[in-house]
Amino acid sequence: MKASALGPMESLSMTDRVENILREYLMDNGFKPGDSLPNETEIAQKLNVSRNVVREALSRLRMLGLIESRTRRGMIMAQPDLFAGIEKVMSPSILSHDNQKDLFELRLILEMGIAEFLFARKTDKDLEELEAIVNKQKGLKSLSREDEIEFHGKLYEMTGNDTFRRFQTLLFPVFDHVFKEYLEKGIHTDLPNPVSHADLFDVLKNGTAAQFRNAMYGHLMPYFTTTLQNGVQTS
Amino acid sequence: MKASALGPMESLSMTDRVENILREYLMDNGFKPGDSLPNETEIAQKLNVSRNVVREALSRLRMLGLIESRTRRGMIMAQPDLFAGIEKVMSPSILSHDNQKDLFELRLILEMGIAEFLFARKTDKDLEELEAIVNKQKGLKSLSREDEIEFHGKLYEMTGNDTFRRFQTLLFPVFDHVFKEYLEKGIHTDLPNPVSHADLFDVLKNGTAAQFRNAMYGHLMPYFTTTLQNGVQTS
DNA sequence: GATGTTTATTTGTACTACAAATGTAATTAT
DNA sequence: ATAATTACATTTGTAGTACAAATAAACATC
Repeated sequence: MKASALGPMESLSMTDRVENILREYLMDNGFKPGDSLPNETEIAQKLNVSRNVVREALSRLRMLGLIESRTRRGMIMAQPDLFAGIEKVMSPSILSHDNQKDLFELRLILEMGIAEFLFARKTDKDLEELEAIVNKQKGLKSLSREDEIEFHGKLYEMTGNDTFRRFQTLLFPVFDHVFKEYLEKGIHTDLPNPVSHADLFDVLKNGTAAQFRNAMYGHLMPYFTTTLQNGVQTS
Repeated sequence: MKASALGPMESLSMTDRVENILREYLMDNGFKPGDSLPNETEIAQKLNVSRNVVREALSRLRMLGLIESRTRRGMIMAQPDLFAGIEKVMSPSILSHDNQKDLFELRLILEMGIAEFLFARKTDKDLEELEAIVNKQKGLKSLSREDEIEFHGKLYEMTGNDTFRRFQTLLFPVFDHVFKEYLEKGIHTDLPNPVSHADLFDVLKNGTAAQFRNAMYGHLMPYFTTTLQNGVQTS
């Protein structure tokens, strides 16, 4: 209907365009957390759209954590949560099968890549805590999902990279689901882990980063063979 | 004002709650791409809120790619785009400094972790194409940002994991920005890469995955020393 | 000067209205 | 009777109005 200064029509809705305009506006003008935005009616008038459209766009930005609003004080720029969007779709029931398989592998890639940071940042306190976890698991004949999370979660923590840790944690439910699916399909070669948590701990304590990389590959071997048996997806 | 069956008030807005309800509804009822949703007025009546609130919540789901709407046909479930949300905040100008530093390291972690998949999935055609890239860069005394992207981008592609590839590509602008910042602060130890692209290619062609992991560490060494000099962030 | 009260502003929610798109049904022509 | 056309009904997209809630600031009172 009205195009005004909103750019080409294409197939974007007004809300889509206003969302883009607002994001660019915030980025190009160097808005920082705490800075206050113009109020809704002002934005609507400036862009020549209804307040409805503006609010739908703002609702999206609010979901991403880009803005916050308090009554009377108006809206302010906020520190966006990097994973606010992705965590809402990170579920086996809604992701495509290809996505799930890719995320399964992504977790393996991440686990294989943390060696340098572990060795650069490990502390005696970390090692003690990890040893406690390992000892607790020593008697068990098979490790539960929680045991796995506890050990590997401690490793994520030891990387000193909280974003990495959160991302890994997000990945885990999908990883778990895909692996169960593989098991049901009988793809899994039912080998016990050639490298145990205790072995990994030992290398982390006394070995080198390069040795740890190799040990981690051994530990994840069953997962690698499982996913690599399945071939490359046809994306 | 009205709480109805929407759960506790807390500090969530109506829109927040309706968004959660709708996502849970879609997930719990096993909605698959193509399945049609109830129309907006019906949802509004059922939840006892205005169509406005429903539309603000739906607007969010539409942004995530969870739903699509066509006039007359109503709304249908869609295949959500895993990165739709994250790519809108993946920018140096709006991410926190801690997030940026973490993402810088995350890229290093990912690069370090791809060896197994490269060796499991590399093809002769891939190697030829990678060799062409390497040869093109052989004469240059210093590699541009585009050169780096071309070589490493080809590696991402060779992993056969498109989700990984997209994620890496998203990360690159932040990585680049953080590294430039390090350079300005004089943190960088200005060593030439001890392991070149040509070296990496050679190991990928003739060596083993374990050798490649070590070579990649050598190649990324300047970045590792840079970020590790900077200490652990205090998140 | 401290404290209570009013007022103005801005977001949050609700409601109505209508245009655009389009599948379905009805109607007309051959 | 079948095909083409027309009219209708449904649903999203956008606009506009209205008002409640919250609260910061201005004002009034003691």
